[in-house]
Amino acid sequence: MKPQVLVVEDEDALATLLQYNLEKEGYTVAVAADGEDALMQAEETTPDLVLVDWMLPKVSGIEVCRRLRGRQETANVPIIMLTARGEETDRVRGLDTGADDYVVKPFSMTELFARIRAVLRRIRPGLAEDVIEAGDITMDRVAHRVRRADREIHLGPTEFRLLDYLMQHPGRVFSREQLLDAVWGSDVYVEARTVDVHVGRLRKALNNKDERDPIRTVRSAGYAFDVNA
Amino acid sequence: MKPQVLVVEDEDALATLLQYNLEKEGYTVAVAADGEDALMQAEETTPDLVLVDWMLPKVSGIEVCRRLRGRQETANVPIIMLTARGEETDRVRGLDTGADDYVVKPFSMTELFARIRAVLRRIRPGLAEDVIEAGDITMDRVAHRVRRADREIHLGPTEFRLLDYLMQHPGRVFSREQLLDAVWGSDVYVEARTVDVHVGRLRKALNNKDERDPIRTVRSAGYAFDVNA
DNA sequence: GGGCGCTGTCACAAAACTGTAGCCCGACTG
DNA sequence: CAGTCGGGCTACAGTTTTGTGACAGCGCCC
Repeated sequence: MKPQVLVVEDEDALATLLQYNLEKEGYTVAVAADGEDALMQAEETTPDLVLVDWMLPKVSGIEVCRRLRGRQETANVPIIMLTARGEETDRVRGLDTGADDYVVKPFSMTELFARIRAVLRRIRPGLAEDVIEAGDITMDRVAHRVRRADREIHLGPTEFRLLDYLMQHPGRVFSREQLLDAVWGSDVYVEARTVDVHVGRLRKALNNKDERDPIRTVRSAGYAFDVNA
Repeated sequence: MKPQVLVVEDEDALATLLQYNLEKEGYTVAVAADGEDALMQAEETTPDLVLVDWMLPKVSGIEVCRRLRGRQETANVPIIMLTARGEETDRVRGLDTGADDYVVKPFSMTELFARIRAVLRRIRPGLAEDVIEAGDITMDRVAHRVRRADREIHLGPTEFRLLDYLMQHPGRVFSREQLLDAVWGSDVYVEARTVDVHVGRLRKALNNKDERDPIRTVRSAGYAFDVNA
């Protein structure tokens, strides 16, 4: 699945620009205008990466960092700081607080993208990794192929992304809404039950008879991908 | 060992693009933003090949050439010039000064790679790969021939480069845009669907009936060349 | 000038995929 | 145990994406 990026930026123009470019680059993007908002959204969506502006109204970027680190679910999410020139001296403090990298404004998109890729690769090999394996299921995102026990599994685009996302966070339960946001995109309106249908299709494609179903239904909560047998 | 390439280019976007593609192609890449930098790096690493932009701030590409030639360690390193259209008249001057070849912008990546291989082959035989094989398909880039199962396959220039690029990265899926960038050139404007047409033509030329189609369509993603049977 | 090979676009047909509704059934509630 | 609720499944009509034949333009060689 596309990595999910949370952009925390109060300046509207920059936020829009970032969102636009990140999405073009293939990331799923959520934007928060201030620290409060950021923490809320981070808790909901558990992004794969957070971009935080150093200067924010109310809660500062550093503080956002610290708090993200303090929470169970977001403790390991990589963070990249956006700092203006002249704030460089604070760099150490920023990295100390838990940012994984920082970019000095003004920066080019390609530069930013390079940092992002580098950080993702470093912190979450799974995201920059081309191949994810779980049990007898292998998913190759570069080749765009899925196989189970040496047989090729054909999936439609949506099923592919769905499986990708689930495998990316094994064991974790996602509500239908969360899956819609992550897999379909945060701004499309689709019926929640549609997720069921796709999960069904995914299951049918994935499971030969007498094979264990790796997708677990959690009643009145959602679905999860379970690794083990 | 991977050949080491030194890219001397002040324009950030192009430098990044070159680095990215060269590395993907299997070269080790160093980038220098200006002539001074280039000379320093060249001395340190003694690259196998240098790509120099004609237009550079401070020290011009030609000057870099001359100086590289003037030094003991780098006197025999092959050099390829990147020139913009209109600077062609300077060609002779460029070659005189010691460049081994030149490429006119805009160029496609496959074109550039072909030049690089040609120069490396000439100057340092053994560093360039000339023939790619995959299953019963053989592509000879020097002779510019493709054969499948002992029969000669005739391809137009574009189909040839397309197949070349795909075979170069077997299994990997490329979007139509990526293919346009790599095969057509990074700044030509061509309809994305044109790729489909050429893939179609390539398929028709490549596949006798009852032969497996090595080109896989990945719906809503692009195309890939699959090695295996 | 007239073929000829190659290209890029279009338009249309075919194929693949999608979202929704509806029905059924087992699980849970009281 | 009857009544709900949530989820699995199927059918289907609507969309999106891809395959392809036709065509006009271009550069080249004879």
